[in-house]
Amino acid sequence: MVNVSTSREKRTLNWMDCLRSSGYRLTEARQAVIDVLAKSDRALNATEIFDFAREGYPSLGLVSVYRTLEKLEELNLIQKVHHPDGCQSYIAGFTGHQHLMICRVCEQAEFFEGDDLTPLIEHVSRESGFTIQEHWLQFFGICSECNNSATSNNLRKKSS
Amino acid sequence: MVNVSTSREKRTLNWMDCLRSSGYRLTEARQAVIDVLAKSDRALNATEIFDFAREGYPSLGLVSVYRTLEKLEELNLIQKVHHPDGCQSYIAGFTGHQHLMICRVCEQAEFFEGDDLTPLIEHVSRESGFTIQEHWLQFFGICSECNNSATSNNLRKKSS
DNA sequence: GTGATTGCAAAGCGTTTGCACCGTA
DNA sequence: TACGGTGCAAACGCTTTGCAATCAC
Repeated sequence: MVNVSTSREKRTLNWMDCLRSSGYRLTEARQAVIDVLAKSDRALNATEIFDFAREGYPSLGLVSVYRTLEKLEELNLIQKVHHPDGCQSYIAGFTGHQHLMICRVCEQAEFFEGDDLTPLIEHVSRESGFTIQEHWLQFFGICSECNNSATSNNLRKKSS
Repeated sequence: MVNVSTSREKRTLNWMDCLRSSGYRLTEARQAVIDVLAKSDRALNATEIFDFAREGYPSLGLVSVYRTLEKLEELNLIQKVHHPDGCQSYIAGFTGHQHLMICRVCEQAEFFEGDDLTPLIEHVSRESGFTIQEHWLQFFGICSECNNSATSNNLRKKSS
């Protein structure tokens, strides 16, 4: 089990390095976006990132958020999160193949290893003749913190 | 392994009954949409359904497609399919919890049972303290037909 | 200096809503 | 006949594109 908070502090700098070494320039707009995403343990959508980032860099444009997200995703630094209602958000990602578990109360996300999926994939592949190239697995539920909060009568449900 | 082509012929009539018994009226617009979806073994998006359905019922409006989809989904007759690029489509669904396997060449979809997922869910749940309420699993790959076509030099790749 | 990057405005796309008319029950 | 359903047009939200100004290198 890997928690997204791991080395969150260094992430901002790592991402900057990664952008620079890929030939991209380090601008204030990009820094503002990176700051927000690198520090969040929730998946955020473009507008949320825009709003948070503007607090520190008010002249930021929404377009720059989208363009920065594009590059971060291309460099595999962030990962798209799909929600059942279709809207998309973004979260800091790790290397390798990871699956997401999303809390419906606080929207915090945790990664988990899904290696146990291999037998299922092999089984299904053999039975169907399908060549399975990629899989997509997400869990939705309530994280331990929100479970505790609920039982200790201290609901933190977001009003979104 | 359950193939979507199973009893596809009867499906149109079943869906009509289901709509009627739920208090909805049977209109030409709804029939046109249902005909298309019930006969397709691909997941179709709203525009595709609109285009196909208009062939048989030219006065159909796109809005009616959306409104019919809403009702069919509410009655669990169809199921939303999420694509990696974020766009949504719809496919005839079965009762119970089923997972999708989508061919990237012909876009045909097959359902598979994902019961083997339970141990993984329990394992992850125990380790993380997460209460997992719902999961979402989709496979992407190449179906047996398209595999064969490719090897027999008879590619049927769609030009979408 | 120069070319990548920016923010604005506007266009684009898929979806939803308001509304008067229509057709099913 | 009544009211659920329709299609049109327009609004909507999110995302992308065109463009001149700007800024990192």
